Amino acid sequence: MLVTSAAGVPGSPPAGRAKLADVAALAGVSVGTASKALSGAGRMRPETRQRVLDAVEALGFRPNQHAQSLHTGRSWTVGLMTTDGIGRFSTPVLLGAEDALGAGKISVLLCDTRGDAIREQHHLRNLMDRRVDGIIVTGRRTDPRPPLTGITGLESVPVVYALSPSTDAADTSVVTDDRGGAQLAVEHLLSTGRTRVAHVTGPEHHAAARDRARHAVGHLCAAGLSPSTGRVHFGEWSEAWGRRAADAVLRTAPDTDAFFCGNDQIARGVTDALRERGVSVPEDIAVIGYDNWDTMALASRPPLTTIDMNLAEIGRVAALQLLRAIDDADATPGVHTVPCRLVVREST
Amino acid sequence: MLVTSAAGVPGSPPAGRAKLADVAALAGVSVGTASKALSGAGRMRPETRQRVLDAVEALGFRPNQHAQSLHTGRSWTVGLMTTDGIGRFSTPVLLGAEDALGAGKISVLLCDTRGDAIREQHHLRNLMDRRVDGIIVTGRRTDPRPPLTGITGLESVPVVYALSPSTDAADTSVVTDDRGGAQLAVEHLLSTGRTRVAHVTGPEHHAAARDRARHAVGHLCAAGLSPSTGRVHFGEWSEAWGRRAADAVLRTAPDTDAFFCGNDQIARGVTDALRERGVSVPEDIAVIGYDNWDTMALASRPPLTTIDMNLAEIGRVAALQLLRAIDDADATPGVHTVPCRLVVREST
DNA sequence: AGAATGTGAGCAACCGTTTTCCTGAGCCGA
DNA sequence: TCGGCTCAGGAAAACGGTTGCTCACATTCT
Repeated sequence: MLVTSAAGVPGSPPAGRAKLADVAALAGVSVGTASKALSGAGRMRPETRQRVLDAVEALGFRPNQHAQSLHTGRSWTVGLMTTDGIGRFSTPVLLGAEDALGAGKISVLLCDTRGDAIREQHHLRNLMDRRVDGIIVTGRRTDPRPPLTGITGLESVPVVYALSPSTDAADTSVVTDDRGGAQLAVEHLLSTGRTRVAHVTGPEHHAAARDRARHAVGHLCAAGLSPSTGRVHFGEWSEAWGRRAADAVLRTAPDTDAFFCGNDQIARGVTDALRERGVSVPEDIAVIGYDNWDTMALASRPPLTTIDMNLAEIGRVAALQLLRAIDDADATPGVHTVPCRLVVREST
Repeated sequence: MLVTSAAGVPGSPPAGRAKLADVAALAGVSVGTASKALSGAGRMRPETRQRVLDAVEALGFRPNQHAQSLHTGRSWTVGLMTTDGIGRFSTPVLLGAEDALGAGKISVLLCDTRGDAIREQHHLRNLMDRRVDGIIVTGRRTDPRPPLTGITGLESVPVVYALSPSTDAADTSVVTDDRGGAQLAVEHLLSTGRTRVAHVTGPEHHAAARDRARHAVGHLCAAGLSPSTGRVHFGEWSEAWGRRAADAVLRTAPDTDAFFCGNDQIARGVTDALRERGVSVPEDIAVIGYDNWDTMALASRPPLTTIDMNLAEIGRVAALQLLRAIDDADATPGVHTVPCRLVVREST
């Protein structure tokens, strides 16, 4: 007897995926009862529940999420918008978020805007159409960004900004602690006896460079010191800049005994320049980087002491904040800061 | 008059998001007609259609995807499983895929297994529950991997393997052309007059290292040559190995005039070692890398000529294959190869 | 013994769209 | 003027679950 539909003939296996009706039929109960048996809601004889559970097992039944979402209005999905590619910075954030969300039954919809406003609107509309439960926005820079906007209905979906905070203080943002990071770096250098510290970092129009520089100088001042060259060296986030800057610093302040660099690339450039000048690291001059970008920090000679921003933790905290906003609707708006971590290697 | 529901009182704005019923009511047609007006199906007076369209506009209506998916069985979603973190290799693949898919109305569900089989099963089940239209699996290595399995119903969902092919030849896989890449590198070196080529690469248990080495040697042979040291130098994918290997090679075969390296890290290590020995690149010895990992290739002194695997293209082709498999069900199983690209910089 | 209470399970409405019929009106030719 | 067309638009049945309500029956209390 060939039966292609799941219709009423008892004993005929339902074609395709089993639906709740099939389970109910096999267990000899109604669809509603089967549903209750699965959800745990409603009271029923344990034996009945077990029959349903057995039927589920036998048929390999899995509920259709679209049906559930349609009814409950929840999609168990969050959008993850990366505004600037998926690079070295957003990847750990993204993984941290995915980790925290995936632990529940929430999945992540990936949207990459490539920094394009049109694309952002497109993705945003898409996410709203899919009725996502929330959105995480992450960029690769720590500079604040304007909040999501332009799509009707957005106000009803919680949004958390990770790494790049929203310019609107009423939004929820999770950012790295540049102040603490600078403090860790400076205090580490001071604790190893250095007093003539130079600071070489990226372009001044990057908030990360400005903030770290400001706090580095602040912490030096607090210890009664100042940058060995009397100023901060802004430039690029590159090795080449690190090499050039190292030469410039040593020309200006030959007694410099430590470099605090704005990222690991600069730090690597500095160590290379020092080595080529015959200066030994860390005996003569200590070098500390920032980012703990392993391929840079470990390949450097010697391997770099550096500051780790705990990017995955930022992603995780952002996800947790989002979950709170979704579930309890009592999220704590404002800026949340994730502390950095000092990773000591051989360059200090 | 307070009305909280969208119920029948004409003139009362529907609460929350507009549904098709609201549109229909505003346009003075039935729900079914409104649906037809939007989908373009069915015949109707242009003026009626326009009334519906106006109502859609006025209400900012957007269809509920869950309802659509429930009915049509399509979720307009594909799963993207990365098996080993989201690293340097899977990221471009992922972006390429997202790009190709997002152009349509398909969104990407991100799943990271961290190389854990349990997690893979978990995500797989999740994707099936969400009734994804297809799955792309990508790893960070080019070694073949076992096909997805273990979840009932999987056979009805098209799967494409990107970067890491499936061990099952009946599956659809999109991989890089290691043979062509090796050929590009060797021919480039030969075309610039080099004849004593050394090959330094990663661990022999990596397919990428083995394949590139085999084909490199093959192409040298085809030109009547052989590796300058008489063998391939397997090691690690690191700069430190590149430096050590460079020394070893020059000790064995001082007349070596070119290095073909298995990746850019090794190539960078080689150039560093050469520079420190006072050997000038490319005048005395040419160096070519592999991967076109910009932070390595560009930071190297001199910047590296290298082979670009066109990873984004691999992702794009995988997505396209998946779309074909989804739509036409006439995908072409087997292994698809994406050609590499020679990027000439100053090290050759 | 009859009523009050409790409990297990089914019925049916509902979530928001799509799609398949089906009706009724208008138009044509005979 | 009437039968058969075409065509616009409506009614309703899916899609696959969830859930409030109802009902029948069993138990216990007065």
